[in-house]
Amino acid sequence: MDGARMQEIANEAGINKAMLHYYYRSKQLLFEAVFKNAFSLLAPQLNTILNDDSSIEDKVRNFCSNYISFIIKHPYLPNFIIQELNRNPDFLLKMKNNPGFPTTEKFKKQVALEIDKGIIKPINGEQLFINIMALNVFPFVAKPLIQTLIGVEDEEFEKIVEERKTSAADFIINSIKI
Amino acid sequence: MDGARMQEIANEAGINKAMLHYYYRSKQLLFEAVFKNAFSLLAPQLNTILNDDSSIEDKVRNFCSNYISFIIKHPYLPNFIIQELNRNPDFLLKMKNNPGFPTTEKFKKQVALEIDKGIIKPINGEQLFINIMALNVFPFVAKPLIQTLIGVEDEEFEKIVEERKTSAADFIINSIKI
DNA sequence: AAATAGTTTAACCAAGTGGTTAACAAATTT
DNA sequence: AAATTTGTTAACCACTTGGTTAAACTATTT
Repeated sequence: MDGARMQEIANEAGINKAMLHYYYRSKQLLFEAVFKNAFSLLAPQLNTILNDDSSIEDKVRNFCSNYISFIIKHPYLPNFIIQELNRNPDFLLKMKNNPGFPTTEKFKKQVALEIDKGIIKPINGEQLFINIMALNVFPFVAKPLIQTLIGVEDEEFEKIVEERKTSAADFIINSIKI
Repeated sequence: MDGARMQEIANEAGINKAMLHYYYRSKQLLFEAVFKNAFSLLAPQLNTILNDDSSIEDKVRNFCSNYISFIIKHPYLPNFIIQELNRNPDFLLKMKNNPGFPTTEKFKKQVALEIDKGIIKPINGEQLFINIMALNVFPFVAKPLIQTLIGVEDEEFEKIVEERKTSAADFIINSIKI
């Protein structure tokens, strides 16, 4: 939002700047349309780990693989959402009531149940969810930092990220599986 | 950089806007001073996990505890660095030659050594480093997203983050300890 | 085909933007 | 104490910003 210029957006879209205002009225409304669109792509991904019916282990393995594939296709997405939410933390509240908005209730119950059954080790469901998100999202959000610290160019970084489809899943399962 | 206004910065600092330019010449140079200052706070933290002499397990436990304390004291820091590095990924390259700039060489060797000795399970050192960073940094970077998804206000979120000083460490150690 | 509604554009505008200047005030050096 | 450097400010400037307007053009309805 802050760095974007209406003129640049119009140029990129191959239209006149006035057209942007004709269809979206203001930069704020255009931004909200873009944000909602971006989040509507992300939400189903989160729901696969939160509201799917398979076991925690299966969900973790699936999510790590699918989510990383998903972000490779939309590399701008996590940064955009995280950056704009930090600029305006209340923005998501408006969307919280929409159907399909991800919640952690079911996931937390499932974690408690699998702990009870002795399938996984005791762990707080919220903490586990944060861990899963962190391990999958962070590499993309912090790409420039990580690349500089471990000293790899784009090609090598892509290999590392690709490897995480299984390595991040293994890391999580290793930690919680009995 | 994009959202900041020289006038606002001057107001916040209680000085005239012209003073900012007198001391820093341009917004770009002011920004670079701020960024370097921010990174100079972060670098020593990273070096505790990368270049300390204790065992991996001790380093992980120490880092999770210390780093989270550190970020609680500087909550703006991870977002600022990550956001600005995404805006200009090459910015860190200028600082890479500075003494004390964190590198992963020693850490990777240590991981290989402890695997050899049978202290920890086989894992790629780079992946482990990314995991450690992710589990510690991500909750702060994605705070508004996480808070909305798990539905907690600031106070409860602080508790969860505080709990991560040990829970994130346990999660990592559980995964790699033999 | 006339009228109406929707689309597209160049030109324009007021409000900010980073940055400069010239004058003045306070330290510091000589 | 005179001179010089350093610190400080209000006023100013060129340029960019999001946004508007009025006119032209195109498609649809009547």
